[in-house]
Amino acid sequence: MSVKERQRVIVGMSGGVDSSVAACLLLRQGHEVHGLFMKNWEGDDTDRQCAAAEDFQDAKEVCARLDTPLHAANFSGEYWERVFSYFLEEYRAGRTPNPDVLCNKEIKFKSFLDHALQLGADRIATGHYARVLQRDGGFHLLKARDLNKDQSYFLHTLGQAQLARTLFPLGELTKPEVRAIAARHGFVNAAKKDSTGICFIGERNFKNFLARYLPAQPGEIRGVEGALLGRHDGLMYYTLGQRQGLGIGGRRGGSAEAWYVVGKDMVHNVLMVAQGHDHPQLFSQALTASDLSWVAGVAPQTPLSCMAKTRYRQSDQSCTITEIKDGVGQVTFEEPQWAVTPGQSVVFYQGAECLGGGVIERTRQ
RNA sequence: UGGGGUGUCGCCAAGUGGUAAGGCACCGGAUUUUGAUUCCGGCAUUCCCAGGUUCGAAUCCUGGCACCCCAG
Repeated sequence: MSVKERQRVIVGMSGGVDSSVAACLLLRQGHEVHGLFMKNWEGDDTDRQCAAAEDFQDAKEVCARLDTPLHAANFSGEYWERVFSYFLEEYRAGRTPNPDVLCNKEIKFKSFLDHALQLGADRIATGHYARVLQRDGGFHLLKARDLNKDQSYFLHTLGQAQLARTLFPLGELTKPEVRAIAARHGFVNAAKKDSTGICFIGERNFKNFLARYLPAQPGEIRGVEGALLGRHDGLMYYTLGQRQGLGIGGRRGGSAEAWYVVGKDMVHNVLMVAQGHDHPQLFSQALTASDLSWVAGVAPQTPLSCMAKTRYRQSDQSCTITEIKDGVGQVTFEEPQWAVTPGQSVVFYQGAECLGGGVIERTRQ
């Protein structure tokens, strides 16, 4: 890690360990570091308000210890308009969006980036586990060294302009190393639990959360053979591959296996389920993805044999992108994939490099 | 109301004299910057009810009650 010229770097600080250590490392590298705490969701209950206040407090304490200024910004309006409204629209349509992918594209690497540049930053940095490599006149997005924490999946919509301005100081470190650094520096959040749930919104009882925006529309639950098995509260509250929340008990003479959501009949408002985690209806051999974006800025030549993930933390799966036309791609997997879900992102890799990805539109068996 | 059958956790379901398996569902936790998945833990002092036999019963006996099927 060579120290280039001293730059002004603004670090997005959440109050968690990762971004704190990111700021710390940048200082050690000789940069001028400012922190910036974002509030992008107007708290809807007091517990959340308190948690957000604590996060801000933690960020302040870390910055004080590092003797670096902490700014604050509120992108709630942008978040609602560009992330949350899409999120609701997708759920309303019976799909399962990934808001955090959009949040990175629209908020962290657009609103935040622009704001930071206005504040005179040369670069922004975050506590993401990923790496940027400048080579052959371009910027490449690589998986983190710690493959267990790699978050490149969520960053696949970033392009050259964003990567050129971004630093991921944690890319070469493992999570335990990051915590050790935090502990060594006496950061209050050294042992703080990793945050989960939708970024800026937090962990929720998901169905209840959705129900606040999308009213219940009860209907039937039917097996793939057509048998009436129960009732659902609304198709939008379920996702493909889901097991919990169906309420289907044992059936006389039937198998003892659990039931999983295999499809949604939006026209008849019927939730379709099948029995057994490995039911054939849960598997897809191919998919169509839209809104493709490529880190390099241009689509690769097809057919392209590469790896892909259809969900975060899934191991890389061999596939071939057979065609790319007008931002829509056709992908065929070597092995059938479990519960590939429209609305979710498919992200492509070659080795450690993240090529880009798109939104899953439909699947084929 | 003539014959036959069945009544064990919300649902399926073992257990036929020795002191209530298991699965599903549900709840809690772990994992996780989406949603899911997965993993771990919890979940009937009680077996339709009331008597009785027995050292001891969900299991045997008697009487009720309920439901199902076939006959009428």
